[in-house]
Amino acid sequence: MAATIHDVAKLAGVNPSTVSRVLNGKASVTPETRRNIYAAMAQLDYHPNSVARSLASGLSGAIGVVVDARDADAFSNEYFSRSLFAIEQVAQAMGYHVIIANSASRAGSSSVEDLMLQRKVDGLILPPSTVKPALLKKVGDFPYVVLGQPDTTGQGACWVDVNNEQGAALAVEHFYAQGYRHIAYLGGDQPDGFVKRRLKGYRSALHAGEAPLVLMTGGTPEGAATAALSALQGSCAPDAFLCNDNVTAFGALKGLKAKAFAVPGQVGLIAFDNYPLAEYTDPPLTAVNVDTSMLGEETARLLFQRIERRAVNRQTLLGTTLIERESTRRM
Amino acid sequence: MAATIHDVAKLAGVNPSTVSRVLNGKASVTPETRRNIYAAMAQLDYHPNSVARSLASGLSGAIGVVVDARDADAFSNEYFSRSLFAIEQVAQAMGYHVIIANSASRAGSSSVEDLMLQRKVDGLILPPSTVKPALLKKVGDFPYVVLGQPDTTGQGACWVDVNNEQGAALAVEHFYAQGYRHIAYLGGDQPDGFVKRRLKGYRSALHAGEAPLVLMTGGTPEGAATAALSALQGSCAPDAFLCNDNVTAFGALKGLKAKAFAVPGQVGLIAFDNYPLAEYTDPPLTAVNVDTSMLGEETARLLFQRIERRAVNRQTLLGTTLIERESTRRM
DNA sequence: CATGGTAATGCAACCGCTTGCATAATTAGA
DNA sequence: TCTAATTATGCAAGCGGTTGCATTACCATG
Repeated sequence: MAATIHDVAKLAGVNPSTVSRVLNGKASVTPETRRNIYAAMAQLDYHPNSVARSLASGLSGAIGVVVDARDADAFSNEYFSRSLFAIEQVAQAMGYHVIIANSASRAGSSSVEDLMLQRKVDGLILPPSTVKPALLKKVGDFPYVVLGQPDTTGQGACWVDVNNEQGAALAVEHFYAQGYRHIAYLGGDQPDGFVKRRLKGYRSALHAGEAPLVLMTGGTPEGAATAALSALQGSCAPDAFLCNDNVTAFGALKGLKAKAFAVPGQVGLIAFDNYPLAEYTDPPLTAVNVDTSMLGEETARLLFQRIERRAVNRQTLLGTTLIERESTRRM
Repeated sequence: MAATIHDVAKLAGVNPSTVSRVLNGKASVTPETRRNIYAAMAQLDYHPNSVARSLASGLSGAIGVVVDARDADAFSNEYFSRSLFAIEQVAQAMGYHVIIANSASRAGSSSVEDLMLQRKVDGLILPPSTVKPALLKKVGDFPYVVLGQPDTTGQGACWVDVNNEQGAALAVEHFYAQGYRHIAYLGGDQPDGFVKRRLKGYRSALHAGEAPLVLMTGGTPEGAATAALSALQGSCAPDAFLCNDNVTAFGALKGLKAKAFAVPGQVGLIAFDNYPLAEYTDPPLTAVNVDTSMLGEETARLLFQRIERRAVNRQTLLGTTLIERESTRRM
């Protein structure tokens, strides 16, 4: 049987409460007593039971990370998992554990309730999709941070996101700087959430008089190829595509090459998100880089601030950078 | 304040232990009493406190997943995160939570000790890298499963892995079937762990008289290109490359195309692991597909079996499949 | 109708730790 | 040297459940 605080206390010749005090570093304890207690703990290979600790103190030493069930799909995976690693990193440094749960309902109650009310985590990281007024009310002033900007129904939430608008503008400006003139947005389907913001950035960065051209792809790379090619057929054909994601860019690139369009000569291509393989296409893809590690890190930091004093309520946008590669190197 | 079991008991006019019994579904309770209790729970929006439950019952209702700190790197990410999602899925279905921790030491003790001895998880999923005799001894008959085959120092461990040997053989056989004759293995660096097994499968599947050709790449795509090209220069040049991973394949493909080698005409290419983008290269990559979701699922299932009755000790190899695409379509 | 047996519920100790309050020990000030 | 103010430690009551044992209620049987 594992040693308990009582065993340690007995061996050290003190009261369990004293052991508890040295454990928590609160209150004052004689150096000698402290030494004895440490010795006893070492001798018994004592590990404080964090379950008991949680129950007694009301603090669980754990945070919950809710994952949008839909993010389990291939392309969101890496995006999310890098953030998750970063979150765990920060949590570990703070002495916290990370409990994950997908947002699908769980035995009747939602993951959020489950983590908050049953598992008693000290804070929550939520995906934007779950942030609805009803949820916000339920959460109340419980410490939470949304990883990603919620849509308008999530007003008042505390979140961290990447600046999609700025990222799109960055791409458009780069296109112009490289001499491209007619820039289309490829993959503007279901314009909610981050796509909406990217589109906004795209539109606002277009030169005056330039009409926005938003192409739907249906989310598949084949669709991207088709959409890009048919746009090129039309009058007023674009000479650059800002792609909503890597798959879109891959699909478009493949389609363009098949029809012998020169990239970057005739047509420029930029992908949102910088997937590891974007560097190895032919030509390598210029990409709007999102630092997902930092995204996770910032989110976790903010959460811990909120755990410490609930007052904090901040919305953070993280800047993106442009990784310039061959697919836009026209000069 | 959240309602406790006592509040429910009082409202339902029964003893807390009776409430506990309906909660756990053990022992018999009058339908009427049960109904009253459910009503009281609903009225009070009662959520059993799982911390208190854990303390009293000795069961935490959580499993720990230890992540190799090194797996945080870009390419392992997706591989791992799909497994993780699957694990969470299974755990959720079983009413368990998933706590993640990276394998870096944590406040003195290892993640394993931390999760097992402090956080009191009911079971552990470990990465092969942590499985050393010392660890095994510490874990003892505590329920755990290794996600991935440990090397020889981890004898006796209970694990689930993909059959790397079979996967490599599958690829070699496919090459032969497509008329390739001299098959090289590209990316056989640091031949430990899974690479070693892939190499073994590669060697054993080579036709008699065929000499194995294992090329080192240094892990970079540039290295892959260089290694592939220089092998092609030599006498007895290979006409097919089995690539250790997607990046290697991407690098090689790019190098080959740059030097005007026809793929699949002159040279065939197969990548281990089927990354989502492998489908969108030019030509699309034939790949050995590893079902990482199933890997996670099987691992979790096995863990729960071990949690229920410790006797189970099984080593599982999951078969791979070959996704045939253009990069080997010679006929 | 008494009796034995089972089903339903209550009682109270306990899981391992925290913490407010009481007490004992120490130090300082006059 | 005596008293007051600190400081170090002990005591015991929780935290919110679970569970073995005791008790009561109920039913069937002889």
